[in-house]
Amino acid sequence: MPENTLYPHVSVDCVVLGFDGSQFNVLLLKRTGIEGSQTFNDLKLPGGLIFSDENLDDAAHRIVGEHINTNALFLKQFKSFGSPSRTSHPRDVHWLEKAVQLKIGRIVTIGYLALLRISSTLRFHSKDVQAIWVPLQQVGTLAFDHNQIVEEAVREVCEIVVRDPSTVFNLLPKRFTASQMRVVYEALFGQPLDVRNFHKKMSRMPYVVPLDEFEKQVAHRAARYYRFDKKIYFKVYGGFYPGRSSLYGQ
Amino acid sequence: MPENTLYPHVSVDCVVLGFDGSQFNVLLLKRTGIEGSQTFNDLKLPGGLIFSDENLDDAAHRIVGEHINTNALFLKQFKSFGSPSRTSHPRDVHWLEKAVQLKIGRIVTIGYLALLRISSTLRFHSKDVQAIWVPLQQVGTLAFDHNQIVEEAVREVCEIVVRDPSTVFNLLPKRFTASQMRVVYEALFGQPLDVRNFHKKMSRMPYVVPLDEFEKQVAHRAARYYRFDKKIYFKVYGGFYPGRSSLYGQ
DNA sequence: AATAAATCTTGTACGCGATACAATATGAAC
DNA sequence: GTTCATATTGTATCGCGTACAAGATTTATT
Repeated sequence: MPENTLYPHVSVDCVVLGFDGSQFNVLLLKRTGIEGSQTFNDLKLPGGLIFSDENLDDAAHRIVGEHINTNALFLKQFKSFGSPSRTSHPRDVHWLEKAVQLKIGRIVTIGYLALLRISSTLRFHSKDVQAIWVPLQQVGTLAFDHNQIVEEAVREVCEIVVRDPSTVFNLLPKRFTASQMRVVYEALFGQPLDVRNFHKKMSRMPYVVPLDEFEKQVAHRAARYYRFDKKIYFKVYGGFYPGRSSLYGQ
Repeated sequence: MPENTLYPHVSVDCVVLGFDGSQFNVLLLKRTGIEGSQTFNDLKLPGGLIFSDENLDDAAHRIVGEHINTNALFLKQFKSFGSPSRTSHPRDVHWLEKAVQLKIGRIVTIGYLALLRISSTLRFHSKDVQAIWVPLQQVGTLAFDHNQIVEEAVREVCEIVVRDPSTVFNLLPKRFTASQMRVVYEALFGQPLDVRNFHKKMSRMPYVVPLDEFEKQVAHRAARYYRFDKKIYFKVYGGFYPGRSSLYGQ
């Protein structure tokens, strides 16, 4: 099978969640299509068919990489969506066949979830005017079954963070204050957390290392900076997560 | 698209884990194929192509149902496998093309995980001589990438049980003793558990209801039976699992 | 220089669950 | 009634989750 031909049966859709310091945003692409005699504009997830000779993970990286510059992106497959009717809406079929120049039937898609921090150094690719960050609360009706995919991805985030606490640090700068870290948790769990208890919780994490650096030029007591120490984390957790199974091969 | 035609690009593979009262077994199918001039016999997971008009979940139920009689099977999609080379081994390609009577290229497969109790009332379908239970520790080299799929499924089991304690009761009879329940956890976590502490833990589960029934004709003190009360469980957990996200749509 | 404004940092008390640990009770068989 | 095998049960400790308020620090204001 030739390389770089599309495999028109399986796609990858990526729910890229970006934390901007106060809330979560999802990366969406503007889409223009024709339905009947009308044109329409709406939004979709970044996603597309895999290549015939491409891994699923590679496809997900490629597709996210088409829009944002990131190094070491946290990207995880979380669920597949295979309803026979998910690619049946006329406007979706029409748009897709025009986009890929192929006759489209059923497509099973593999959902990927990415977590990252929206920072001043994060840039969309130049001239990429179609990619936008939309706050999760403001997401309207999306193309295909992308609303369902976003919903399932969001459901997954908390479980991932609880299972593997190191994932939160994808949402924070290298140096961060206790407040910044707390705000991430508050956004994740949708409720305010007690400040004192959160400090205690942080101090119990050996892999969150306090620095001798403090905020500067703030109109209040300067907050201490912390950093995440990956080596300590993997020493503590051994590279495995608690609750792992010993059923198979010890 | 006609119904009941195979969709030769996506398959479902099912890791059916059965607990026999002391250990976990995986349901495997015997396979005979030809490689060169030799015939070979090995084992594979129950799995197969989906139909063109079939949901993934439905396909998984169908495929498991081809071999065992179960009502209300716990069956959960856990991961997709899409390496371009996963269906490239000559013996696998040859066997598969003969089995489905189709030219086979790449196939992306969706992994499903099932949990059930191997009991005296559980039966393979009549004349189904190819299906066997194999203790997890004794699983040898399987067809395709099925070893990898089993491994990932087993990794998933503990997390599922920890996240949703009600899943263990799929591995127990309706009436069970504290010992039986403890043995399940011991097999899951691969280590013995303290008997007294386990009793306390059970007594803290309002949804594990002690019965006024006891073992009979055992050569030692008779153990009390318990049952799992689904209604109480969902009252306690509200049908949702702890740690769910409030990020999206409240 | 004193005060205000903003937010950062910190300690105590309570309860629950996890853990470590050993003696007693009970049903069947002899 | 003794033995055997397994079931059942209580105490002490520790760490974590939670509820709750006062003092510290930096800049801006007067």
